[in-house]
Formats: sequence, structure tokens, C-alpha cells
Amino acid sequence: MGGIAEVARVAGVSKSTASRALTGNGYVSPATRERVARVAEDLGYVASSSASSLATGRTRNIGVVMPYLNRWFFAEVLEGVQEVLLAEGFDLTLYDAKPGTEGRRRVFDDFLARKRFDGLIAVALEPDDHELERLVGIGRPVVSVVGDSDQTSVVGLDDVHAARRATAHLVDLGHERITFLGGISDHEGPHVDRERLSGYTSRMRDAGLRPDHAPSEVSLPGGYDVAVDLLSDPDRRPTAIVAACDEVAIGAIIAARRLGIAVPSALSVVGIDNHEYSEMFGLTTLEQSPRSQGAAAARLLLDHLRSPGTDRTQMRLHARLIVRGSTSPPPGTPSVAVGVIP
Amino acid sequence: MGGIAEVARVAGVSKSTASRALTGNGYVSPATRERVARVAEDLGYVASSSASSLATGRTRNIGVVMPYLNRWFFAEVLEGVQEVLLAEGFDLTLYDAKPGTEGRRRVFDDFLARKRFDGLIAVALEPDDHELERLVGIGRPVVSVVGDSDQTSVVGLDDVHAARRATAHLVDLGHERITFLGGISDHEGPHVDRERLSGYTSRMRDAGLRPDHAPSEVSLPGGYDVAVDLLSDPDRRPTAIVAACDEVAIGAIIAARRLGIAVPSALSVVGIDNHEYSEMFGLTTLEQSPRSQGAAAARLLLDHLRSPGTDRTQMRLHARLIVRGSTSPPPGTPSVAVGVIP
DNA sequence: CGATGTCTCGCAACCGGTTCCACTTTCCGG
DNA sequence: CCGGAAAGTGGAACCGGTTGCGAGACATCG
Repeated sequence: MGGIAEVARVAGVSKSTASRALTGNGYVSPATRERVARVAEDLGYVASSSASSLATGRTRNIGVVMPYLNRWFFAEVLEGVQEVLLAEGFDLTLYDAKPGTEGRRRVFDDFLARKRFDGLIAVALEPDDHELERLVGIGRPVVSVVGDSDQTSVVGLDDVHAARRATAHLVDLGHERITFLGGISDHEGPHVDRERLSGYTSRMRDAGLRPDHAPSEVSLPGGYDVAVDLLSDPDRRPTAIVAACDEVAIGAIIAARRLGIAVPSALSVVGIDNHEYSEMFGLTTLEQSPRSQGAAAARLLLDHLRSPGTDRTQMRLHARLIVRGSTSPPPGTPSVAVGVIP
Repeated sequence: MGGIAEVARVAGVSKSTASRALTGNGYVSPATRERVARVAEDLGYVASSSASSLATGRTRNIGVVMPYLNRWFFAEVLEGVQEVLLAEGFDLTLYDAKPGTEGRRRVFDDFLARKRFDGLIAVALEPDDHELERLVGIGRPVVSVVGDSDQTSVVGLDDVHAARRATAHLVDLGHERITFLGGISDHEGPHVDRERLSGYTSRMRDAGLRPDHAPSEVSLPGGYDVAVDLLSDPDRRPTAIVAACDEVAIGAIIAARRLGIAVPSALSVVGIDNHEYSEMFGLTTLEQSPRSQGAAAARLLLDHLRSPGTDRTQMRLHARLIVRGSTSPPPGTPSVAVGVIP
């Protein structure tokens, strides 16, 4: 009961015609189409997605794989993806793949293999070789958000550029002692962090300045902790900080406040992200919009689905500088240098 | 190619036996089961979930409907749910239902009707009558996280109790001017906020104190803004604040710092949540663990699936008080009252 | 020793759509 | 006015699993 067969019977047509009328594939006269549609509506008919998937091989479902859900960036990306998929009538199945967990292994080895989706979006996954092979081997289009795979399409920020731009902003203001906060090294850790560190380093070199890196966990408390150490050390204390991301930057601002170091007059801080809290802290930052990145990734993936065989695409976005109150020329700069007094 | 038929052929058994061997339903001799399993393994066979769903009527997929993804509470719940489902081999399909959007309407009217799931978890949905009817009318078990529906099972914090407990903590310390920060009123706004406000109010009345409510958006910036107003007004400025949640509380602490009001000596602040940032801010708070709530909801739902006809369950959790540095006796209290000096 | 019960397994009928193919009717250009 | 293409429809074979039923094998029990 309730199947398309009943709709067909009530409308006085065959199953095949009913199917064509409802899906819009093949020839159906406007009159019959109308009649079938009305009957379906009256009966409250909703096609069984399993049956339809089985017959067509398409699921109208997109899988999203991400290592974290509870971080600002990831949640925003997810909302961007969701928004586009919702509008297009696609479902979204979420796979949580925290690095180094048994769950992650199962996601790659069991869950993804079921292919309950037409395509995948991988957010900052940093897959190892085995995982990447699994991902691509499924035979469904994959779009990465953040990352550097040449095996999938990629949407993401140009992190080197963003960090260079952040650093340049401080250099232009006259700073010479600028420390990069967060991340491990330019060899280890997540790709994003390495890129940002390397953008910072290269821009410092360009300016003839000595780079200084204070490693920390990339989070608000992480930034706070390392900033406390850094700022308490009179020998090492810089006049400006480039943070690996806004959360680290905010941690640093909170640390500075607690230590009685005035921002920006005694310490300038610039972040990367434009996190939701950045405005409240008056943080100067480089804006990346994770939401638009998610939306872009979803649209790209849907394009791949509609026209298979399309080449892989790389979208590298340039971040926009947003100047707020956390940056100023270094202490001791004659105010004329600021350009305030002509 | 690749279907169960091929597995059966290679293993030299019938489709039905192969199916029974792989699913574990019905009688199969250990020897054949073993052989079929090996062949399936060798061939890399993975059952088609559409076919299997079509035949059994079960999807091994759970739908999660929530109004926000990018807020701490929701992201945590989601991780808790995900964790349990992953372990049980269930997929998780996410439906974003922001209040008042066209997308929300479509989720209820189109997406949920497709029934691509065996059960639903509704997180802080606050459904109107039409939506609730849709939700329940689908004919699949529903578990709500946060809320007060008697039509579904519910997992959630006892918010009245938590707010009473928070208020009691301040009253016990000797505070008399205690303001509740956040939310709209006890008639409007989300259920949670109303419950917390009412818990606060009732505990104030019990202590013979006059309740004072400063409404604000329930978010960090919201708390910051209203706290700036409240604390700048010498006539109204309280000695302690109960915040609708930790984010509001943290906003208030940041506002106090900016205004030069010392926490806790001049102002005590207590929150509800134990948000990830609370420890960093030394916030005294009532702990609710959204992650465990999500996990509990998922387990409850799976129980409902395994034994249909089970009665609806209501799980109300009591929050635990975590005392950190943001609360102390009000200014002017003789230190003996604190109990430090015997 | 026959009856009853428990395993073991194959056949075939589902589940509920989609789509190929064949057939009829209509349309249109030459 | 005729022939071929396009429009409209129904029948039946899929898609890839699951499961009821029946048949045969073997053990158990009275």
C-alpha cells in the first residue's frame, strides 16, 4: 500500500507512466502528468528512497567527513554545505573521523565502503596514503575543503598568502620583533598550520627580519598558555604577534590583558579567520569565510555529479584584511609615522 | 557484478544461503558460513544498502534534526550521538532546521517525509504544533534532547534545578543583589532559558530576595553587551550574576574586566554548562555534559528500535556544581564568614 | 523402528521504484 | 497523401538484496 503502484491504479495509468509523470523523465502528456501529480498529492505519496536508489544507482545524499564537529571552522563549513544541499534536495550524512581513533578507521574501512552517497566532501581530513586511497577508490567524486590533494578537487584558503598578508600588515606598521604563535613546525602538524607558518616566515625574510616561532596547540587555551610564557620573558617578548588562527590570537589577547600588557599600544596582535568572537575582541584579522567555502565545495561537488568526467578543480581563495583595534605601530613610534598627523 | 549473487556463485551456494551466512539470520552450517565469509572478503563484497533497506524496511541510519550546528552545545551533542552510532554501525543524517527559515519548512515537509532513517533525534527543536505532528506522524521513534514534549522520549538537563542550584550557591555565599543575565522572559523564548530563569526566580523568592532579570541574547557577545549596561549603572549594579549559560557568563566577565570591576572580589559570576572555555576563565558553573546527553539519546533511540513498543522515557539529569574562581562572598563580608579564618 | 524435531539449504517471490522496448497515435515536411 | 519522426503509453525486466516455504539430512526420543 502507498506505493507508486497504487498511485498508478487510482490515476488509471501504468506504473511506468506514473513514474515518468512524477520524475519528469520521458514523455508524458501534460494532462496525465497533472492527474498523476494530483493523485500522488492526495494520497500523500512519497517515493521510497531505497527503491529509487536501487533502481537508479543514485542516492541524492552527500557524505561529509570531518575530524571535528565542535570547532568553529568545521561547524561553519558544515552549515555552508548543509545550506546548499538543502536547497538542492540532497541529504547530508556526517562521518566523524577524529585522527588516531578506532572510529576513524571504521569510517574509512566500513562506512565509506557502503557508498550511501553520490559524492563526498572531506574537510581538513589530512588523510594518510591508505585513507586517501580509500577515499578516491570509492569511485565517487570527492571535494576537499582545506588540504592539498591533487587527487581530489579542493576548495580552500590560500594560507601562505593570508599569513604573508598578516605579517606584511605588521611590517608596514613598523614592527620588527614579530613572533608567530601556534602550530608545531613547518614539517609537522596539520597542513594549514604549516602553510601559515611558512607564509609568515617567508614574509619576514623578505623584510630582512628574523622569524620567531612560539609553538602551541592551535586553540584558545593553547594560545593563552604560550602567550603567557612568551610575554613574561623580557628577552624574547615581541612587539607584535601573528597568530596561527583567531582563537590563538584571542588567547594571546586575554593573556596580555591579564599580564597588564596593553593591546595594541604595547603589543599588536593579528589573527587569521575572522572568528565569530573576533569582533568582540577588536581583533585585526584576515577573513576566511568557512561558510562560503562549505557552500562552494557543495556546489562544486554537485557540478561534478551533474557532469561526470569534469576535471578536478582547485579553488584557492584570498583572505581579506580586516583592520580592527588590536594592531598599531610599535611603542615609541613617532605619531607622524602613523599618518594621523599630516 | 559484485553483487551477493556473485559471492554465492563463487562460494557454490545459493543467494539465500549467502545472504543468511552474511547477515547471520537463519540456519547456516559453520563451514559454509566461513566459506561464504571468506569469498565475500576476497571479492571485496559490500552489501548494497539501498537493496537491503528496500528488502528489510530498515535503513541503519539515524536522522538528527537541530536548529544550529555552530554552537558549542549542539556540536557537543552531535559528537556524543555520532560516537554511539559509529560504534553501532549506524549512519547519521543531519537536518538543519533554523527557526523561521524556508529550509526548516522543507526539512519538516519534504526531507523527513522520505523516511530515510529508522529513528530521529531532535535537539532543542522547540517544534510548533504542525512540526511536532510531522515529527511524530512519521511513525518512527523520536528522542528529544532538551525540551518538554510528552509525545517523544526526552533526554535533558533539569534546568530549573540547575538554576536554583547556581542561585543557591550565591545566596549561601551571602549575596543579596543577584541579577539573572540572558533570555527574554519566562513566557517567551526557548524553553531552556525560561526554565533557568524560573529556577533562579523561585530560589530568589525562597531566600526572600528580589529577583532582577537583565534580558539579552543568549550568546557571548549578548552577555557582554548587557553586562556593560548593567554594570555601568551604579543604581542597579548587583554583587553577583547568574548567567543563562556559560557563554553569557564569560561575556559578563570580559565586560567586567574591561570596566575595571574585579571578579570575584567586586562581582561574582556563575554560569550553567561547563563550556569548553569556562576553565580558562575560572568560571564557577553547573556542569551539563551535552556529549553524554547526545550519547544517552542515541542509546535510548537504539533501544527503542530493538524493542519496539517500549514506553517513552524521560531522562532528567542533575547538573553538578563546579566551583572555580569567579565566585566569592560579596564585597564587605568579614573574612571570618568565608570560613578561611577559623 | 517410526515419528518428531532441528539443521541446512535452494527456489522463488517479494521490497518499490526505473527504464528499455514495443506499440499506437499524432504531427509534419515533402 | 504518404512516410518518417516525435509523442504518449503499457508490459516486463531489471536494480540487489531478504525471507517464507518446502525438501532433504540427520539426530533424538518413545
